[in-house]
This record gives sequence, C-alpha cells and structure tokens, in this order.
Amino acid sequence: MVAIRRDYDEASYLHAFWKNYPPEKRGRAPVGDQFPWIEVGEHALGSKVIDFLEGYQPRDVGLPTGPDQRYVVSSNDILGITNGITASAWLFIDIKSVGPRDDFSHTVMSHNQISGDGIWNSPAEGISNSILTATGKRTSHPFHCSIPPLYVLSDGTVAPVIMMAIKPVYKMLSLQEGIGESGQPLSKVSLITIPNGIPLTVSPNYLKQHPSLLFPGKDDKGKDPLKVRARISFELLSKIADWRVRTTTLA
Amino acid sequence: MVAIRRDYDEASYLHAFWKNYPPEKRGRAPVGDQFPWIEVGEHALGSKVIDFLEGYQPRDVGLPTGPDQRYVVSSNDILGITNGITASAWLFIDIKSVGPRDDFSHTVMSHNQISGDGIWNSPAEGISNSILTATGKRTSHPFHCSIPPLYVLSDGTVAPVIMMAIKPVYKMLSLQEGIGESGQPLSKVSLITIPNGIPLTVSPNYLKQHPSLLFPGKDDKGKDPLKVRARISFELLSKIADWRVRTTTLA
DNA sequence: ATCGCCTAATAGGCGAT
DNA sequence: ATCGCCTAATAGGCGAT
Repeated sequence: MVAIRRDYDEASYLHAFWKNYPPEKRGRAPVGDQFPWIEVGEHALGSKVIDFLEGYQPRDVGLPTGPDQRYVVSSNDILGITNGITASAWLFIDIKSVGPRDDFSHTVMSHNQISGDGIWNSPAEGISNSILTATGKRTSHPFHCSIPPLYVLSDGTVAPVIMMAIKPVYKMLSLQEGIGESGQPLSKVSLITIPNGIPLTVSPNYLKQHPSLLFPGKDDKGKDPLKVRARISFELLSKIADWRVRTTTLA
Repeated sequence: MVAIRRDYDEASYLHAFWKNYPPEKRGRAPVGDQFPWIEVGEHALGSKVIDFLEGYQPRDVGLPTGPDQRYVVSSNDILGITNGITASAWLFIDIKSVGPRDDFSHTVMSHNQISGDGIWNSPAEGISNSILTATGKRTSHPFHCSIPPLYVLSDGTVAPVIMMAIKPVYKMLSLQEGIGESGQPLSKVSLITIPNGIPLTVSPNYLKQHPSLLFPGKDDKGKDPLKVRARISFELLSKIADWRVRTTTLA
C-alpha cells in the first residue's frame, strides 16, 4: 500500500511535466477543477496486481474482450478450495477510479466485465449467457453480460472466472509545490469481489435474492441495448458476504 | 517468445467462449472477415514486458497521460551507459497491433507517445515541447508531441524517456476446430525504438536529417490539431540505427 | 503509395429530476 | 437519491485518390 500510494501521488508531484498537455475535461458539464485521473489508477494500482500473484503462475492469456487486467492463476490452494475440481481460475480485474464528487457505493460495469450462466447447447453455437436485468427504483433495463462463468483452455485447464474491481478514490486538493499532499492524491481504495455467473444467476442465485444488486448504469438511452452497462451495489455485495467489499482508507 | 505465441494464439482457440459477444467491426468499410484484435496483443505481449525488466526494479509511476505500458527502471547498467548522469530511465511502451491488410512499415503514434525537446522557461510555466512537423509526400501537418524528454521524480530520480513500440502482426485464417493455427494467430513481432526528444529534435536532430521520419497520421482533418497523430517510418528509423527496428517472424 | 475517413469500446464526471 | 447525459482518448481497418 505504501508503494501504491507513492506511485499514485507522484502523478500530482509531476504536474509541471504534464500541465501543458493535460487530459481534457470531459462529460456533461465539467466544473473545471478536476483532471481526468483514469490512467493514474490503472498504472499505480493496476500494474501491482501481478505482484500479489506470486506463486500462482499468472498467465495473461489472449482474449479479444474483457477487463483491464486478467490472469489465469494456478495453485494447489485453488485445488483445495474447489474440492479438487480445478487448480486454476481466471482472475478478471478492473480499476474503477472516481473522485470525491462521484464517490458512491457502487461502480459501473460493462457487459464485458460480468460473467453469466454460460449456456452451451452445441459446440457450433458457442457459449451465451442468459440476459440479466438491472433493476432500479425508477426504471430497469436488460443487461447482456458477455463473460462465461468458466473457460477451458487448449491445455485442458479449467478456469472459473473470478471478477474483481479495484476502486481508488482520489482527493481534489489545490496544486502546491513542495512537500505534502497536493493535486489528486489517493484517498482510499476498495477491493470488490463480484460473484461469478453461476452463484450470481443460478445457485444460490444472488441476483434473485437481491434484484437490485445490478441497477441502471451510466449509458445514454440511445445506446445499443446489448452493450449497456449496469451499476453494481456495494451494499448488497456486503450483504451477500462482507469480504466482498473491503475498503482501506489512507491516513 | 514461445509463451507469447501460446498466449496470443489461445485467443483464437477460445473462440467458442466469445463468439456470441465479439468486438464489433469498426472503421470505414469493414470487410467483415476480421475481429478487432487489439486486446489480444496488449495482453499476450504487453503483460510480458515486465518480465524482461527483472533486475531493473520496474516502477509503474502514475501519470495522467501516456502510452500503454510505462516503467521507471533503475540499474547500474544505465549509470554506465549515461556516463554517470543517471541510473534510471522511464520506459514508455505501446503495443501497436495490425492485421495483414494494414501491415505497413510504419506505425501511428499519438501526441502522448512521442517525447520532445522539453522547454522549461520557468517553474510556473511547466514543460512544453517545440511543435514538430509530420512531413508527407503530398501534405504535412504539425505534430504536438506532449511527452518531456525526461522526468525528475520526487525522490530526485532523473529518468530520461525511452519510447518503444511493440508491433504484433496477426494472420487471418479460417476458424477451425482442433489442432493447428486458426483464427488470428501471431505472425511476426517488431520491436521499435523511437529516439528520445533530444536526439530526435535537438542533437543530432534526426528529424532534421530525415524530415519524413514523422509523416501524416490517421486522423480526420477535423480533429483538434493539438491531438493529431503522426506515422513514424520504420525505414528511416532503420537508417538512423538498425537496432531501432527488430523483427521476429514466427515459423 | 499516400493519407485520412470512419467507428467500437472504455471511462467516469456531474447534472437533471 | 436515481439514473443517464455527455465527451475525451485510444485504436487500427481499409477505402479513396
């Protein structure tokens, strides 16, 4: 965590090196006091994921779609946890940065970032997933999650998908030279573990128990319904199991 | 290279797992026989970059803009190469995938992927770069490279920028079940080393020696001139030094 | 051969109601 | 409090000339 924070906060320190070419303000009505900080989180946190996978033989196997980070991991631990079914898993991890004005207890997931039930009627058809519903208080919409619950690799490795999100939240401070916090330093990080498609939608079917676990996302209404994102509720994830939402707030 | 190829080609093998949710055809007039393969290269090759940096203490320091992969590396080797000036460098690396119909001896670089001369008149102004020209045979355009030639980190580390591109080229074969190549397997990989902003534009000023080292990019004419990309010529890079373009063709 | 037309996918800030 | 309006940045396939 020390190294993460150091590398994250360095981006603000380096302001003089990018201030004349900053990422442009975007979205509906930017206030103008914020810098898009997506890459800072993806790099300072994202590239450290692999450090935690020592001993798990991480392999970044090719796939044309999916989240930021993905590693096939293998270990005897996994063989134990799965009661001998498989020694591997495919860790799917996305970094989801937000600032203080967008720090709600949810995050937005694309259809390529959630696994489903994985229906496979015939080899020729390939795998598809049942369509889910993002259930809101005022409205609802279909959610076409596109990731299978597990993959079988060419070498026979059976890799169930484990979907995680890492959510750094940054502060917005004034930029000042010299010592101490300034710019957009790291404030806290949440580690979110989202149920795999089978527990999510088949058994125990968490989505049935908690229909608004997925709720309407951030896309505009004109977006292709097949690609519409959904928000996932941290409160409901915690209710399913408290370890699914872990937050570290920095001193 | 064996591991890279294996992880790259696995994407085609896994076709049944993504065929119902493929990345959509895009661009001007897609023929329809190709799958966008960007992520395959970024993962199967990109995540292996760090494996080559063992012993160089790679640090993925935060920055709001820049290329795919970036690592501050440190080693006594570097201290030797730079005649004792610094023991560090900031490796900037982009993966630039193309298929057989777009396999030309150049690649397209954004303004956030080329370093410049780094003018710094006063601390308050920050660093900026002289505007370059992408010189074509029929036309030319300004290129506002945005990366400084070097960074000075908060701990005093002086890190000159080393800009590289890794260019995987895939084949387009029919998708067939079972053994052997199918889908979009890796065909060759080029490793491109682009001069840092100082040699590029100050001394020896390669761009002056070879004005069309940078030539017009792929953006439409309406694009903000500050953000317009440029192509970089592999022929001219080779002329500067043959080690700047290294290609491995797979058997 | 040159160069730029053209669009998918990602992302999250922040307003409208 | 809910939800969706809104836009930057990346990327490279492939046509037009």
